[in-house]
Amino acid sequence: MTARDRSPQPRYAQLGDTLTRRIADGLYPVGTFLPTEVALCEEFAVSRYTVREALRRLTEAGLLRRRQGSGSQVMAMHPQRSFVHAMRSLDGLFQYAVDTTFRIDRIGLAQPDPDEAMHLGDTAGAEWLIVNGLRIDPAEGAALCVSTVYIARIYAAIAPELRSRKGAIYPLIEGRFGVKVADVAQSITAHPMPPAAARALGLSRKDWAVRVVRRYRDVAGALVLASINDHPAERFSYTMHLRQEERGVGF
Amino acid sequence: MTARDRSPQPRYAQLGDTLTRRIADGLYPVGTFLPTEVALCEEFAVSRYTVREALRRLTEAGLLRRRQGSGSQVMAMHPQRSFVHAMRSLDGLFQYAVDTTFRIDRIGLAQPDPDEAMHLGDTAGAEWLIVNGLRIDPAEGAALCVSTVYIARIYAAIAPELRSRKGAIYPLIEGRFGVKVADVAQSITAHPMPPAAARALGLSRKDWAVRVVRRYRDVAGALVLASINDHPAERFSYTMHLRQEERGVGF
DNA sequence: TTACATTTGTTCGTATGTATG
DNA sequence: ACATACATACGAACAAATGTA
Repeated sequence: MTARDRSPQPRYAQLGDTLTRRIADGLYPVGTFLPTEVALCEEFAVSRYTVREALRRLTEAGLLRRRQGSGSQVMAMHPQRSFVHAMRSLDGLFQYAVDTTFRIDRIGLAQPDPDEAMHLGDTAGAEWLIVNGLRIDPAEGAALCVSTVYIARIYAAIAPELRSRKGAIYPLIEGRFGVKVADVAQSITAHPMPPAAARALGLSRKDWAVRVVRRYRDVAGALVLASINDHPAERFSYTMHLRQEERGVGF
Repeated sequence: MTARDRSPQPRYAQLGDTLTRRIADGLYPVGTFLPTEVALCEEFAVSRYTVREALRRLTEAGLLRRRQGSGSQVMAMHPQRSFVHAMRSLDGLFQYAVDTTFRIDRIGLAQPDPDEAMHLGDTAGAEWLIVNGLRIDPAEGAALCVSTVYIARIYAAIAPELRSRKGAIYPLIEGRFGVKVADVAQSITAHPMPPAAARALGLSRKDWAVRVVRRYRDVAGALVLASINDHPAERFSYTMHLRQEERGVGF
């Protein structure tokens, strides 16, 4: 742009707007290919740099998939608004774990019973390092929840390091074995407090529990660790924050 | 790149690697500024295009903040691992809302009582459009939860469109008034089922409720809508999926 | 306040590499 | 093998924001 126009927007932004509108208007339907870079250069009388910068925006917005030798394929009519629950680390998941300790009651290799096995997925027949205990708030000395953790057999050597471990368990495994947790599924349900948990927490059997189950998987999708946590319902609170991703064709 | 080198990596990727390593090694500490683009061009004997492409990667990885006229400031030593709970839209939040309808029992402008006002934050003294009703699964005809929705006064004109509205309410407001929800906070707690809710859901007062409170804010941070949803505990289930963001300096 | 040097942002032109069909 | 289309890379110039004299 040689300063000939007084528009506040860069040319690639204007061009990006135009192409976004065309896609939204159905001029370039989903699945079809945009004109080639050179063709767009000619149509809009801009350089290839400008065209590429515009197309880059659309690509980042998820509207296009560009492949060398093939072309720019339209993937969506509108930049899908995507809300994300961002956390600096997984510590945000357990909003308690950072400052709490895990007091182990039972630990050992075992096969989970069928009821628990449900949570562990396909490899359920195998043995797991099963750790049972209480998550404690060291400041108050109060028990926060009853936890059962299932650690995949290959990481069972981590057992000695778990005693009175502060914070979450998965970073320990990551550090020791070099795996990376790439994916976590968390589900929250509510149940009457199981008798054993009620005893451990000093509650009556009439109380309810909020159960949080988490499954940690590595890049390959293998289950590294799973945990079942029963919280006294009256003390349970889980807050999450979602903000709209600053993507979109934000010209 | 004039095909002189047989390396599989583009030059900007190699340069990006180098700079990333330097930042990680503390050569460019957090808060300081990287050498200027021209300086990097000279040091690495590459064009400004290559330097800018490399710096773009680092910027996207969150390592740099670049400002015109100022420079490239180091923001972090490492591309922070960031787990995100991604959802194509906010529909993922209420995992039910898409196919359910909202049956309104009471609707009208009012001041929330102090107990409710707590959820609405600073502007609590004002009047809100308060909508009370049941979220219904049309397939089964069953009531899923008791909902109270607080809509900011300026959007109260939306009231007539809410009757037997299918799906979530916030898109309606967005479409009608042109606001965009940019931020949602959700909190999950558990309580004994409030008597009114128990009646509406046909449950006994001994049952528990899982309460989901959501606050929707626009870009300016103003509260657009808040909702309090009481679910029968035994039917409540909330699953979320977090995957590690595929950012980082992914060369 | 103005003026100015610095630094990143935008844009062009050109050439060659490389994956696709 | 070959044309096509995107990817990488260089050089040059001016615009616009920033910080400072």
